[in-house]
Amino acid sequence: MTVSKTAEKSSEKPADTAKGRKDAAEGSGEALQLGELSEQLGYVLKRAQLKVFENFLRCMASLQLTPAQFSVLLLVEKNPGRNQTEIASTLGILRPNFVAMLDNLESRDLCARIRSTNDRRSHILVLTDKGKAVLARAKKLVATKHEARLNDLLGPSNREALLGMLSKIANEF
Amino acid sequence: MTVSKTAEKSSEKPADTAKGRKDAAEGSGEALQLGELSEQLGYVLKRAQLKVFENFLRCMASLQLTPAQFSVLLLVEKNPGRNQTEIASTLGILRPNFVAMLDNLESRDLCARIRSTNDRRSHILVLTDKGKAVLARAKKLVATKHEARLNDLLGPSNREALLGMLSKIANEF
DNA sequence: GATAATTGTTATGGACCATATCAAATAACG
DNA sequence: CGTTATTTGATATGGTCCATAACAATTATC
Repeated sequence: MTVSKTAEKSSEKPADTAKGRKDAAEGSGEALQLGELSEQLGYVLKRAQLKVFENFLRCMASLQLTPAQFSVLLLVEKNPGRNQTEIASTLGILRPNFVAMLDNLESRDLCARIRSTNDRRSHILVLTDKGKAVLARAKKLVATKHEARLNDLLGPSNREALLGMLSKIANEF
Repeated sequence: MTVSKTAEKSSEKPADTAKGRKDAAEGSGEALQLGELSEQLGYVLKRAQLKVFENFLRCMASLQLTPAQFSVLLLVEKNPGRNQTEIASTLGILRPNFVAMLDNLESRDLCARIRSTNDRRSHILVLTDKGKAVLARAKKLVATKHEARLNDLLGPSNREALLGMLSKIANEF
């Protein structure tokens, strides 16, 4: 919880004048004690998630894809011919919020809305050729620069275990 | 990525008329294929984090504490006599955004700002008696209703492994 | 003692999330 | 058939969180 993304300047703190120290620390230059915080699931989960997203964005800087946009492209590629409601809801995106997101992807010619002939209310979603190409490049970047980092950090078997536990939490918590 | 928190109605979908099936699926009632998405670290991390926060809020409903507020109280208790900048920055909260947060906690008499005599610019943060009492109750709720759920789900050793890997990601990714 | 840096604060804008509402199209049903 | 209810994409809007600029008061630096 409560973790932002700004880089800290971390200039040298002034030395402690050691005047009226009352209980624990007033103006001590020492680092704060995290205490039980570092054992809180939510806290460490959130910090990890922010770091991972941050890294994802760096890896995708050349393609200008956010995690959310990448997940949409992946899902549309795997499920062509579905409409907005279906794609949005399986990603947990509310239909109203999905509109602007698709406007963006469509304006960049990455995907297209096609009026369905079966049900003229709905828009069928498809990747454009450019969208397929961009997604292919994105996958490579993610695999080599992003997910690979997990292997370097945890090792393959731990990586698998982590993903499994996170999925279990996401589905059964 | 891209996971909201709304409950889905999930009323029965109408049966497939099976008309002009072109490539994969137009209007099929089947569930969508997540595909590579379920192997994406960021995706599963985000989903897990949302579920955990959601559960946290339910457990703390009686105390009306968000994860962020809980983390502030924990940190102030562990580090009494620190000022706003120090508490905020170690939590990754930007100073401007920390003001309203403290206004809230202070208005509920959970913590107090005290003008430092050493440096009359800074506000020393302390928990009030009520703040200490509420935090104690919060800790119990979190331990028995929230963190205990992880043990039930993963087992103690897996829980420890998960926390360790997440911390590693948060610190070294 | 003049200048720079720090602290808490306000104002503000952006990104994301959630709800209500609408028109067009379709489904349900008498 | 025709009336009503439901669904789909869309708009408007508000809330929350995150980030930056700027300011007054205070302190540090030189």
